[in-house]
Amino acid sequence: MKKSITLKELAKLLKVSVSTVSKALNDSHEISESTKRKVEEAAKLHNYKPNRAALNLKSGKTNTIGVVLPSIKNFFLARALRGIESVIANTDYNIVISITNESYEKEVKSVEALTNGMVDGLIISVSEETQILQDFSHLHDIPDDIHMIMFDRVESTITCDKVLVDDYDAISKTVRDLKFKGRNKIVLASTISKLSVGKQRTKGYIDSIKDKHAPILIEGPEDFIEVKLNKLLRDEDIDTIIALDEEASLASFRAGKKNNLLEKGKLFLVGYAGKTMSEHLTPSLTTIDQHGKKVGRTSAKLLLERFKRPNKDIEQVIVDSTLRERDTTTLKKS
Amino acid sequence: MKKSITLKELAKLLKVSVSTVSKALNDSHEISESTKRKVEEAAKLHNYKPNRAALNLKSGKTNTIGVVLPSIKNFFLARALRGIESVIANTDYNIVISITNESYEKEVKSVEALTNGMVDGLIISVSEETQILQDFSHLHDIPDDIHMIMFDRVESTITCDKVLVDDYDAISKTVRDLKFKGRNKIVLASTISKLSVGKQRTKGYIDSIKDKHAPILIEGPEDFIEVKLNKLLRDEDIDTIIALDEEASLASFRAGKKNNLLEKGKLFLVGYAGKTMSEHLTPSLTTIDQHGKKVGRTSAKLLLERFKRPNKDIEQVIVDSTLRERDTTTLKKS
DNA sequence: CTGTTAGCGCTTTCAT
DNA sequence: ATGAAAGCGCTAACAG
Repeated sequence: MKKSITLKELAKLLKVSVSTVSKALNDSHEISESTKRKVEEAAKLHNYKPNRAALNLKSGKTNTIGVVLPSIKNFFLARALRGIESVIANTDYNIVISITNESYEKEVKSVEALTNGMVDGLIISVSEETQILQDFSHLHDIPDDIHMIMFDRVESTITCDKVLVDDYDAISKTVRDLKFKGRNKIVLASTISKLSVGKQRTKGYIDSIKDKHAPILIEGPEDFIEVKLNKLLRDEDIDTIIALDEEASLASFRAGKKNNLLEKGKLFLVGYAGKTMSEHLTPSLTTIDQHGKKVGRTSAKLLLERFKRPNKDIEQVIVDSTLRERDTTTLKKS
Repeated sequence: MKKSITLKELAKLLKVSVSTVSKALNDSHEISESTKRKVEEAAKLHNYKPNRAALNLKSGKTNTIGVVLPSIKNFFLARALRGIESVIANTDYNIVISITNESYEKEVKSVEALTNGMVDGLIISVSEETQILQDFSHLHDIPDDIHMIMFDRVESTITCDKVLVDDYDAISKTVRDLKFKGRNKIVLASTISKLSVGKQRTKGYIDSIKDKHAPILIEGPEDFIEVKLNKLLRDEDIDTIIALDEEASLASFRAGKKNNLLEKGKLFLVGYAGKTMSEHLTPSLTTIDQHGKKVGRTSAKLLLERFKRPNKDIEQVIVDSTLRERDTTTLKKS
């Protein structure tokens, strides 16, 4: 940990003016090669680092992009983050991340901290609490020279570029597929019924199941789902569960296992869950892959384009999901 | 997205001086209640937000803490992050996170971006590549008014507060315990042999196994471990695997399952892995819990203390691990 | 109680 | 080729 030095101090040491030093370090053509070298040497020697705050103040830019995520445990959001990073890495922007842990208050704090001059742009997926409270004033208040991209959990009253997942379609398609495979009684399990995405998925289920039987919704926290499902699997002839998030998927999985239904292929289970987890369950879990990385990449690209053309038309991109068939939707051969 | 306004503009609107506005907004005693109200109203109305860059430049502080993590997938690091957040949440500091994805280059970039006036302090766990290259100059170059805490993957040549996990002891204890349980041939699997923590754990294994048999080390990427282990389990009478990280744990798990050794309790497996994953494997995985959250909390506390007393003695805290016994170290009853 | 002014560290005209 | 000076937005002496 060396001592830092300012441009001014450097100038004094070299007995030249600050402007000379500044220009030399910025490789200006109006500085002689010899002084340039001298300045650069001294800068390195004294560990000169330009002061960010001064730079930002002067330029009105920060070259930093803020990413606000509700959670880090969430495999989809983690993938999306990777996607964002992968495209920003090729630019000279830096990324700072802020995790809200699904809290409205933390989200407000994060957004304010970031948008008060820490970042030039924001990529955000809002917290669960924010979607429940339906209070988006902190997002409306963002200075309009800070560009914002919303992804996955978006809000229609906010005008900005958005990246969505085909939640409604993914589930409708899944239900249709399951019906085609002869599944007769399909229940839905969800811990995210308060989220926009959860609602869309549930709607997809309801709309496409209703010609077969009345929708059976199990919504609540992970433990509740497990208990409820345990009972339901014992008492009724459920043959399929669709789980809308990882917690619901695991709760469903445990319930299915406990009742010895999954191994035999008597019970089908389609869930949302990370790849590693899905593949290591026994039997392995069939999932709906939301292509988190692509969602992240798309979001980052939209932001970069917006930087270049601040007045271009607002865009809304939808990324399709893919069904990954594994053992929980496979009939036992033996 | 409203238009932002500066203090100066606000002053002009209200026909008062900038200092009056500034003082009013900072609730100075030398401003009358009436003007205070007027100013606050106007500020709210015009969506005034103080410019962070100006504030930082003026005060020389940022009220922001940077957290640099090598990975976000890593359950231990994710827990540590939660720990950090939980203590910082009660302060008026903000957190910005930067993920290096185990890359030296990204780490250098992140550290520079953060320490050039974006943060007042840094909590860092270095990347794998950095530990391989053994190049820590970017950390030595940090201005000495920015305090740094290293955790888990630390570097001895850097003088700063550190939080470590009892890697050596945790494994020695585990080996001793396994020997006591009558385990005769214990192999070690690791994808992190390049990391300081991996080396410590391996050392713990070697030192405590050598009176029983020659150490058997399987080190390399996840796939390599799986292949190697598959062969080893077939050809030799291995009865126990200790896996030093989640990838090695899962590779070991797959190999054990493939050879039908885990269910019968013929093969014991102790690994490092997240709780959710461990509990959902069949059989469930016995793990060494590093108390990531506590590590994070401790790191954050050390940093806050260091802010208060910049010259206090350097501290090094070690957080003990705990063995979580599950089914992969349980003999089959039936 | 309110206003004037200097200055945080840097870049950038505009002189010289 | 180099330097002087203004100014980014804000705070805090210091004056009035």
